[in-house]
Amino acid sequence: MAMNKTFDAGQAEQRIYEKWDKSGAFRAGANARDGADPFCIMIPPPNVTGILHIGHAFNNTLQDILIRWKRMQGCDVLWQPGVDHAGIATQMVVERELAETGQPPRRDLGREPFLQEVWERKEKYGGRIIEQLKRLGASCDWSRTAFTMSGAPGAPAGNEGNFHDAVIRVFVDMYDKGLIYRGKRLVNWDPHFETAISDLEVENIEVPGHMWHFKYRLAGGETYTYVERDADGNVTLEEERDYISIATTRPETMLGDGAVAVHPSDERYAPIVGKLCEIPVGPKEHRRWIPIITDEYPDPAFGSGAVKITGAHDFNDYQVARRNDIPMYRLMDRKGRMRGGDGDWPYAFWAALAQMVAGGEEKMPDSLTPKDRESFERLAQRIKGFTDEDQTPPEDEIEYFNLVPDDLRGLDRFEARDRVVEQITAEGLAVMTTDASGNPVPLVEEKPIMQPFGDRSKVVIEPMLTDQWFVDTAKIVGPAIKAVKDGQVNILPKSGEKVFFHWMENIEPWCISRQLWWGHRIPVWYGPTKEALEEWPEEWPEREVIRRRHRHNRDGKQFCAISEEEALAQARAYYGENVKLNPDDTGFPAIIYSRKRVTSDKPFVELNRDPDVLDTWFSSGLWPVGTLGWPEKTPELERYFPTSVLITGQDILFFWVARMMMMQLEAAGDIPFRTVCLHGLVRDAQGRKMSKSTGNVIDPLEVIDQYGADALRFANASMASLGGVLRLDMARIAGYRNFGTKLWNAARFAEMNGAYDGHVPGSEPPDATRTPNKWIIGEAGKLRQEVDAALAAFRFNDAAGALYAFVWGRVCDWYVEFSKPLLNSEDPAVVQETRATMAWVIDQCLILLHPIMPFITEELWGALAKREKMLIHADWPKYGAELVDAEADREMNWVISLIENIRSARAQLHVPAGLKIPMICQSLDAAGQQALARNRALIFRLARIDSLTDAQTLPEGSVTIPADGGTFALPLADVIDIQAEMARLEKSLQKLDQELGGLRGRLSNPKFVAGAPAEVVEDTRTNLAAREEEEAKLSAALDRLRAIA
RNA sequence: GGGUGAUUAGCUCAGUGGUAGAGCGCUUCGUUUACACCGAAGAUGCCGGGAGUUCGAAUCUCUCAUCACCCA
Repeated sequence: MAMNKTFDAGQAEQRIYEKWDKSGAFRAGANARDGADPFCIMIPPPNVTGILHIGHAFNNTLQDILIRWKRMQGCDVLWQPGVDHAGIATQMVVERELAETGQPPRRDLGREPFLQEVWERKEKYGGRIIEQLKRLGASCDWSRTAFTMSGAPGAPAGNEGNFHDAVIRVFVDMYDKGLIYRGKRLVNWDPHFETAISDLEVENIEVPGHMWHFKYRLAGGETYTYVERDADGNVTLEEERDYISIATTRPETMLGDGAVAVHPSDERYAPIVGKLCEIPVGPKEHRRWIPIITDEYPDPAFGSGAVKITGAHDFNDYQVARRNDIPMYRLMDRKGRMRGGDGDWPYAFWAALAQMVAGGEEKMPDSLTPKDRESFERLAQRIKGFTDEDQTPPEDEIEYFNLVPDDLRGLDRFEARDRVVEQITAEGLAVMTTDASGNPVPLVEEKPIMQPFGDRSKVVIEPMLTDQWFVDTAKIVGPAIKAVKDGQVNILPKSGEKVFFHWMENIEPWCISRQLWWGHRIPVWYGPTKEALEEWPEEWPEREVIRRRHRHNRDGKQFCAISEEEALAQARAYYGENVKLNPDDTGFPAIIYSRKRVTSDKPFVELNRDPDVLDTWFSSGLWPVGTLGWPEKTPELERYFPTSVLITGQDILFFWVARMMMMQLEAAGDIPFRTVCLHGLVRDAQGRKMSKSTGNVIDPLEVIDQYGADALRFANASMASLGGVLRLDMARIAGYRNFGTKLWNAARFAEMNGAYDGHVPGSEPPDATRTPNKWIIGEAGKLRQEVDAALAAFRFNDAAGALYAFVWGRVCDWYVEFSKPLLNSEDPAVVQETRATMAWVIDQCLILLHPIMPFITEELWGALAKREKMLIHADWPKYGAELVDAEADREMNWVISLIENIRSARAQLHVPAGLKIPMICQSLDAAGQQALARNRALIFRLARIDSLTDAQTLPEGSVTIPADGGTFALPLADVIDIQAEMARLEKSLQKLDQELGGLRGRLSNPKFVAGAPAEVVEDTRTNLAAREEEEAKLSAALDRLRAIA
């Protein structure tokens, strides 16, 4: 058989992959030995709408390496593939497609039909990323491909799995245990998609911004002496002020300020702490006053040192507001516009009530209509109920305060910002400075600010106080922390544990609701409480309905159940028989309030299901257990859970890994996996994040087209040292493609030399008598140990490194060369032995390399010999150091070093590379004699020597070649420049001198001899002796040359 | 502001206390019956700065600097 000079990856990969797949090689348990241990990896599910990017390629390469390795070892292997439903991303894609194809938008289409569209798209394109993983060579059990939305209502045929059951069941279970609740907290709000999103979906980007400085005047025209001092306490500024200066990057949020905070140690403001100041925006007659408080949060050195506190629109302020019981006023609507005026009371109405909350007197605005005055009285009574007790009214009470001035209502938040700045400046309440020509201008600093952007929507994320569902994570972190502390779950690299603990111990409630349609709909139905039902009149003014809507959390009754029937049953138990589901339950608008309806016969209560869906991460949190069929007790669950290893990016340690641990321990009562292997983000060669806008995205499929999947995989393995940033360089990938070719050609050489004629594949190495054969067999023994040790420790780079060094550095560079004279031997036994060894060694290369480079190795495996099994199921060897023949090892190293010394001398002295030269042996010990005799042919060949004679005295101008146990010389006086040889020797001696200095220095230090381990001292002595011997030889040689020069 | 990590050859990175390595790149030479996606030889390092522990530090400790990421 004639082999090509290179492996044609493009031609072979698909063919080989199909052969594996069709033969069932990837199936769970394929190639498992009797009584084998299970080994299971759950794929970190990629986004169903996604395409393969370089990070997936990296992550899945590592998984596939482990899986193939374990499968060859005969373990009962399951690599469970699947995708997640990616709520926001998928919904976005489908909405965009609706728009592009001229169909009605989502809300016009309606929930059910829209979801049908999503499912259709999933059926059409959802398999794309799976197909791409196949190009990489991923050996998942595709027959088990899972989906986080399988089994959901409306799922088409082929999506019957029960993942949906698992998700809903866990929700209900956790709800019943009080671990899930509905509440009002600050969340990341995406005004484009009109939903809460997770921190992971927020990108903080530094953008040019402005810092405005405004004057908040003290109430009642009070003044104080403002004093600034330098570091030594000298007064640098002293003036009488009637205001406190506040810096802000978001002036539009001033309308929702609840307080001004200063640091308790800040003496500048000490005189005014506890006093009230005025928010400098809004109609003059209805300006609000807010208190000046102290808190640790403000940084006295930053800006003016005073911070406005807008609890409903800033995460820091939220914490301050909660600590200090400061009211939080939401200013915006779902679209990020200033709250509108649709039927709402005017600003004056709310401002007066807010003033009461802040501790002011009740003061009804004159402008109110008689009907509004009535409402005002009623609300004022409620507020007074709290303020009389010195309390801030609860969030539910003030949620509906609309503190947006009438002229700003409905404006986009950025437009509102401009107007607010204009209005304040016009009123002279901006802090002023002077421009270049000395004219007074408002102080506006231009500075970069970190701004949160939605990673999909690209709009500025608004922190917003909204009603959402939360997991009370603090209550379920315990077992997860314990599992890691006890070593039940091992996180690699170790530094990941620190991060894990830090996060788990400071965990915040997890917002799990999303205002989307695509996802697991929250299994909660609402009705009014019985008390609210009694209060609920048949006719309410629309404004009151709006207001009551916001009291939903207090006045609503929740029925959480795994099905509608269950929910109805619960509701009937609560209300009596007259309960129905609302037939027009479209889930829009988001907050619903169930109403008692009066019909001609009898009244009944209608239940509305919560329109929101669960965060995709909530379902992903159940991935390992859910994909194995839980909550049913399936055989797979029995066999493979807890799973063995999770390989994933360190960036989702919190979002996914920690949550899987919490949720699985909570729901299934066990850890989801035993080892977590975290890796860094893949960057480009310069270390930049890959992004479309930078244009530095490396498409793994293009890489595969260009260099083959094996090269990409080997590059991935080589980069995979634990921790750190991963920079992917195309030059490196090309290098590993070359490595594959190198292997290919070594195999080709073996084949051409008949190594595989009549080859009987087997794991036992042939009985070898020739030193090079013995030596390479021993080297293979060491390699197998190194590779196994590296993979067992998840040190993929070490495994790749060891394989590279062996295949290229040992087999190709030396063994193939050593074998040439043996293969040409006149002794048929030598030829036979060498062929067998060669075939065995190449086979070992293929086997040990297969997990990293599956395609080229499988191709060679099949091409070289007839085998019982494909390489993917070949037996992983168990041999090790027992294959090493110490004598052969020593001898070959002597030979290699002699050849290298001769080559080096030749090259430095510019002896023509093709010229064959004679060599003289001046002295040589017995071991050397033996080594020389046995390897004479290959030394001659590789060092280009044509004769060897013994001689005590050397011809003038000979080149000295020191060797262990002897000295050789090359009589090259005619060929070389004596001066050049002297220079070479001097250089070598200089290097030696440095080494000798170090060695002697250490040995002459009595503390070293006394303190260092005996072994180290002994090694140092041996080394010194060898170096000294070499030095003597070189010096003698140099002396001889000096004599004739 | 808090946390974590990094800083080693021109580049990308290994290196868990014994005197520093790989790949790529670079220079010179070379078609010797596997391979030019090759071979041979070679150059290149105060292991970020400073201090300490130790017989001995790239490695452990402290400190400073710079960078990156996460959290706020």
